[in-house]
Amino acid sequence: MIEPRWLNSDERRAWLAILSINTLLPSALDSQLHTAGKVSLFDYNVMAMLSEAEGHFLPMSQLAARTSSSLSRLSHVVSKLEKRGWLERRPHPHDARVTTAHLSDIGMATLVDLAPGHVEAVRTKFLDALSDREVNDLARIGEKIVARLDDDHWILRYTDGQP
Amino acid sequence: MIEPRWLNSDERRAWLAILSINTLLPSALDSQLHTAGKVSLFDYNVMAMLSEAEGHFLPMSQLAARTSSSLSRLSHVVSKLEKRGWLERRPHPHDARVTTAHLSDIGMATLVDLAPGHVEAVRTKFLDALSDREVNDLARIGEKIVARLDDDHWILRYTDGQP
DNA sequence: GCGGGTCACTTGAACCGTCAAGAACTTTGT
DNA sequence: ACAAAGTTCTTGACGGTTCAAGTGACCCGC
Repeated sequence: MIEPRWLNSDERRAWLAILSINTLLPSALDSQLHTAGKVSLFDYNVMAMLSEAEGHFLPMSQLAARTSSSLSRLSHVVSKLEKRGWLERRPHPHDARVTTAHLSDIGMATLVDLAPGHVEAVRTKFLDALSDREVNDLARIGEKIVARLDDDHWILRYTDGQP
Repeated sequence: MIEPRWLNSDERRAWLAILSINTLLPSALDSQLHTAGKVSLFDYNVMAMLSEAEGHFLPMSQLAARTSSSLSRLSHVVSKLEKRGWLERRPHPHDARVTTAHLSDIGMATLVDLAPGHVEAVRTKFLDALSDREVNDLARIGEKIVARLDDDHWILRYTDGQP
């Protein structure tokens, strides 16, 4: 009894590559961030997204969208980062249902401290493998896949503009 | 104080897309597999890799390589799948250090049962977003990234051949 | 043949993510 | 003006992943 070969050669290659990247890349970047400061890739991303927002704050649900995470996961992580003094929760003035997460000055300083090493790792583990042309192809193809997974993902609204 | 924009536009797009795919894709496929049978994407992959091996078995370390996982992670999962009767551990006849994982008939039957739905999900969530040309580009680019992350990854030894 | 080094794997604890449930508030329909 | 439904977020329990340490087994030089 044999497993039917349901994907053709290119499809299989693409799928297996994505699968490997998926486990190898986060683990490589996580370990860089974890030795540099005690942060995970996700922690870093949460803070990075806040640092790029006007006023360094965002409602939880928007932050969840920008980190592609569930509200539940985000809530746990925000609690953790809040305990370290890097973030602060505040109620929204006009809608009492929403909580906004604010990046503190200490949080910002930590991020600025971590950023160069992290970007360096993103380059050496990922971008340096590719030519400019390939980076562009990957961006285009990647965004098509994201669109398929989440029709109105925030990334897709900024393909030409300024976050 | 502003976060320096250390990545150019295409680099940033590619990076954010990979990051999103990374969290969105596994979760979409996990949930399909979890409702179809009670398996995770990783569980499925472990069994799929065994099903494609000669004799439906592999040493733990080879299986770890083919699923891009740590030995520790694999060991825990194999224990779980063993309890369900889908896998079996056996000692290697010539080297007492190595343990081989064998896919049982029941495990194979489960896999065959799950396969069509899973492949369908891989197509609808991922491959259907792309043209043949793009699938080929992605396979090529993806393998370059994998090579950067793990020099002698098993995938890279089979780009034209038969597993 | 035996001691040090390496290899293949396992285990338990700590940590992280997911899920289901629920609390607090706002909006909608009548 | 009120109830029903929807939104936003939090929580605790559960299961999965990682990390550090440990257990045998093989290999190499002497």
